[in-house]
Amino acid sequence: MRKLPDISLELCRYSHVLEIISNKWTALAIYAMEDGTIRYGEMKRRIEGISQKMLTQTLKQLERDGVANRKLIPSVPPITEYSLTPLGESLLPLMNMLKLWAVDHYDDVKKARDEYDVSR
Amino acid sequence: MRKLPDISLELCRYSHVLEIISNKWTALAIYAMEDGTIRYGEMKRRIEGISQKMLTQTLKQLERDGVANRKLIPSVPPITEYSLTPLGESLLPLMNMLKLWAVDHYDDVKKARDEYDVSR
DNA sequence: CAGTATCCCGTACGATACTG
DNA sequence: CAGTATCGTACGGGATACTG
Repeated sequence: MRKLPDISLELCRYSHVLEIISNKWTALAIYAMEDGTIRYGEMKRRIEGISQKMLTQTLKQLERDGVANRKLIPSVPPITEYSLTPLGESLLPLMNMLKLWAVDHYDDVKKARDEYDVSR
Repeated sequence: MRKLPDISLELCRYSHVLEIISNKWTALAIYAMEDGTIRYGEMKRRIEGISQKMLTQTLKQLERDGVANRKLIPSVPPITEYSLTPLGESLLPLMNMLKLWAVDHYDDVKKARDEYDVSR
């Protein structure tokens, strides 16, 4: 009897997290909200290299995913404040592990890549 | 004095991990090697929906990053065995946290998305 | 200030065919 | 069995200009 595939994108649920946090700027946006409420403009200033389009797009996705809160204060000029939801805060330990792994092991990755690349 | 950007892709090191594991099939390939050595063909059978091209490409990247070992046994027909390196194994706790978070919170994400989508 | 609206490009991914 | 090689496409992301 033939063995059926037992690893699928659906069942093995890594991708469900990765589709949330693996976009280029998402982790940085979450990081910017870690200490509490922050305005759009201040995020833009704090996140090096991000464009308005990408910041807006990233925040929209986070809002849609229930990770970030958007609070528009109608004034002229307008004020928009972003913060993490409880769901968003539940991501923080995960993000910290990602960072720790990178700090501990990324040099090994770089070394492995260099060795691999010269050997071809 | 103007505050400089204090969050950058370089310094905040999330992306260093994500660039390794955030490809579509990478996590599943790592998962397939979790229990030890596995042949190319068996991985192909176990990972639902993966093509030869994507499996080969994924494994090559993992080998280059120092995450997977490739052992070619020259016979006819050839046998190729893949396994995790120590560096690869150091990723497993991380992957498990990803999975746990997904199991615990992905329903909330789905709900948030549904609500967001109907409200526009 | 906090966004939209366009245009454009590289590349991740997929389908298919071929090979030592 | 374990790969290459080639072609095609969708989409993430960037540059730039405009707006309530």
